[in-house]
Amino acid sequence: MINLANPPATRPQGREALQGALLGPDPLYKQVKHQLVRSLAEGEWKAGALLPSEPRLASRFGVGISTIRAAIGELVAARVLARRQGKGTFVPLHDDRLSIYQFFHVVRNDGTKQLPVSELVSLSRAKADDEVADLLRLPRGAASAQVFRLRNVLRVSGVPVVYSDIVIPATLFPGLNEATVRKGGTTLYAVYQSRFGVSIIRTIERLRAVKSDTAAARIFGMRSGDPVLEVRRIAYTFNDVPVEFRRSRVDTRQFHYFLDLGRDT
Amino acid sequence: MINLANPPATRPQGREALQGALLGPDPLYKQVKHQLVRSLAEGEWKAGALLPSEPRLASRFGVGISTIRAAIGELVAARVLARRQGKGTFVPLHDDRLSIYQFFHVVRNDGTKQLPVSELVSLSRAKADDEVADLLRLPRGAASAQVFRLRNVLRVSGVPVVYSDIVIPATLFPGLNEATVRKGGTTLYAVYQSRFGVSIIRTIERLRAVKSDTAAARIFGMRSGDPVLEVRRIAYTFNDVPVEFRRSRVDTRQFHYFLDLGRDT
DNA sequence: AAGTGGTCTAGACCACCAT
DNA sequence: TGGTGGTCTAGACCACTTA
Repeated sequence: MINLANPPATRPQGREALQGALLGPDPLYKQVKHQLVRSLAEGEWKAGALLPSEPRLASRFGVGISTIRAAIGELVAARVLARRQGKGTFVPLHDDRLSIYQFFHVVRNDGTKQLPVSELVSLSRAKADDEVADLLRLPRGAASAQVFRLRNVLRVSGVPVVYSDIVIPATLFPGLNEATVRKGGTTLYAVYQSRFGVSIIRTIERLRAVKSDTAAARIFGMRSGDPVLEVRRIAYTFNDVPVEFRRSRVDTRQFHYFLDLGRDT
Repeated sequence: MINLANPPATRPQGREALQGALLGPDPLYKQVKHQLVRSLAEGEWKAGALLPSEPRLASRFGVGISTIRAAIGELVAARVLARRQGKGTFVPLHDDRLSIYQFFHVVRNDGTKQLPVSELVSLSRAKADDEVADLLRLPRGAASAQVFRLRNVLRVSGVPVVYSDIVIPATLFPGLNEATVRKGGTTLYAVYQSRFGVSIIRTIERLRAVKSDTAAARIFGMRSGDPVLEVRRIAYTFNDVPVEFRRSRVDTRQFHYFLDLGRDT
């Protein structure tokens, strides 16, 4: 039998070079997916932008529309892209409620979700210490290991709930200052995205119960030594490039950290 | 134009009744997915069992193979099913490493993952209090609110790391005793599955930092009042039916709770 | 060699959105 | 009305597993 529907040697001409199209073992849709991520990382489609339609992308890559759909489908599942019927496929913004709750898991003890209000406490420039330099994949002690350091308090209904110490590479956020942070967006990640084109799409977190230090105790209005939840987070943009390290302390007396593992069904 | 490939009025005869096939707005593959979950919940395919092949399921439901693949694909994404090329589609077992780590997120501070050893401390029968009865959707104070209560210590390399208080409905686990728990499987969820046909596929967790009580302090070898991580979990089987509530305390001095949000890309 | 899931295609209609 | 993504199908070949 001959496959008339898919003659491997008779593919359209105008296709972009696909990594390992003839050599590697990766399926076509994975290669397409990788190319899409590369274009996103290079800023071909900025945050909020509309991608070309699926038929257009199909002819651009010289593949069938189902192949494009498989690639986009995985990116949508990973929240790297968003589809809206009748509109098109977008690079999602970090400004809407859904995106915010993707990385904000602190809810009231009764289960109520409420958006926090962020207050910048301080912003300074420094050189990353070795530990943080390693986490952010910056050269140890070099001049290019320059970072911004931010301190942050999140309040819900005026009550301070999260106190964070944030480190980001200076090279990725040129000209960052207090005004940029305060007026740049509803959340810090919205600022990264709208002002500097850096989209956070993945985080890794490590949680511990620790004794509060004096600074945290003062902010939260508790005794020094009382238990607080410590969250160490590394945040990544496309291609698993780390762009932020933060250490947060959460007052879990009236709030808690909420996790839903294995939604859908 | 006429759709020759998909004539809506000319579908095969032998199809199972699909919920709302002619009335509801749900797409076909969602209906198929729901039917598959229903069959799983009813025990048509037990844990570890092989499902019929995709062409067989397609003809059984009277749909195209791609529709079956869409339905199974979502269930695989939710870890309700597992596919293996050349073998078939399975109901996954809770015995392999991958499945265990799906619900066990405690890792050593250096990042090393190691399987814990479970020790049953006590098992008793009781009536659920109102709060737990509500969580497990049991009638408050009724005779059918009978539950088993288990206490558990998890050790890694002999070091006690997690101390849990577990409540499960007695009706779902008839004849449960200490020997069943000790010999039933590598983890408690493996026991639920292999001995009682109850597959845990989803959990909801709430995390807090709290002061250790005397019991936890004794087990962990710390001072009473030292911070420990408290995890309250509700575990669900198919169709979001809750089957377990547990409150765990984690000693996060040498270990921490690890989260990877938004894998893939 | 036979059977399974994995990939890929072409093409139809439907549902939604803007104009 | 025209364009978009959403659904659904039929059918081909590929890759893997088991015997």
